[in-house]
Amino acid sequence: MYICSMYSKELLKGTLGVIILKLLEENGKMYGYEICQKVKDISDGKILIKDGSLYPTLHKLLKDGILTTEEVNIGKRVRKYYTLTPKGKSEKKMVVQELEDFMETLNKIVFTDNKTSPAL
Amino acid sequence: MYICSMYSKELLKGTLGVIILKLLEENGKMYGYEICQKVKDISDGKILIKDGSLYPTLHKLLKDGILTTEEVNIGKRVRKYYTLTPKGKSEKKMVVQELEDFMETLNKIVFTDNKTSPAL
DNA sequence: TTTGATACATCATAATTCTATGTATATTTG
DNA sequence: CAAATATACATAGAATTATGATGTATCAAA
Repeated sequence: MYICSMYSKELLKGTLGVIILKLLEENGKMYGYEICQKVKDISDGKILIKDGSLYPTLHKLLKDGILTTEEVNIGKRVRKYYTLTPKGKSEKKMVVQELEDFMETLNKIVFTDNKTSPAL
Repeated sequence: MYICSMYSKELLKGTLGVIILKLLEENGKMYGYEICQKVKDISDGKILIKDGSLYPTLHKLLKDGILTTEEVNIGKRVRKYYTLTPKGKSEKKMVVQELEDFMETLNKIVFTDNKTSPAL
């Protein structure tokens, strides 16, 4: 897992957690590697979450009571499935709403002509 | 200049530079304080750039040859106007395009139901 | 005259992601 | 069968970037 995201890594900041929560709510339970692949698929390879970013984030969400884990043995390997806790579900709603608001505002600033409008 | 942005500060990461470049291209020249006020106005007070964030960013863009300055005396005060260099203009196009792409992708991931689509 | 707005600056801190590195199993391909 | 690639997790240190705190100074209004 060594390839680089197409986007400046800084743009992803603050959105990684939202992405994880959204996918987990949608799919019920997922394991780390699966999340990376899913994001890669949906984004057509444009967003590539590094494992060095993903696992620390998952551990933090776990510590904060947003997620729970369940270990499943696959052959000799242990696979860790993550699920949203009830707290995680409301947290998901919050951060998705926040992101939506923010993107709307950003749209107004960056993708709109603000020169002509005399404000009000 | 002490109030806090409505949004998690992490969401702003990577976008502050884009915002500055967009506003400067649109308005020709602006000074720091003016940029803060403009962003506040356009965003209805939702994005409040702190001076501790703005000035270091402006200095960095200056150092990188993205901006030039022009000092104007207003009474006894010196006001620093910033303008895009030619390099800055192409940089602006690049980062705005990058942000647009990223937001489109993020939309696909976070605001779309990805459960049903069997992904071709 | 004193409060708040205007206007700039910088340092230390916090937050977050990335790079690099490590371990180990499973599968595919030459 | 051997080697390469994919699967799957983990963590420490580095880099980036916005913020908080602090400082200086002018100007207008109450």
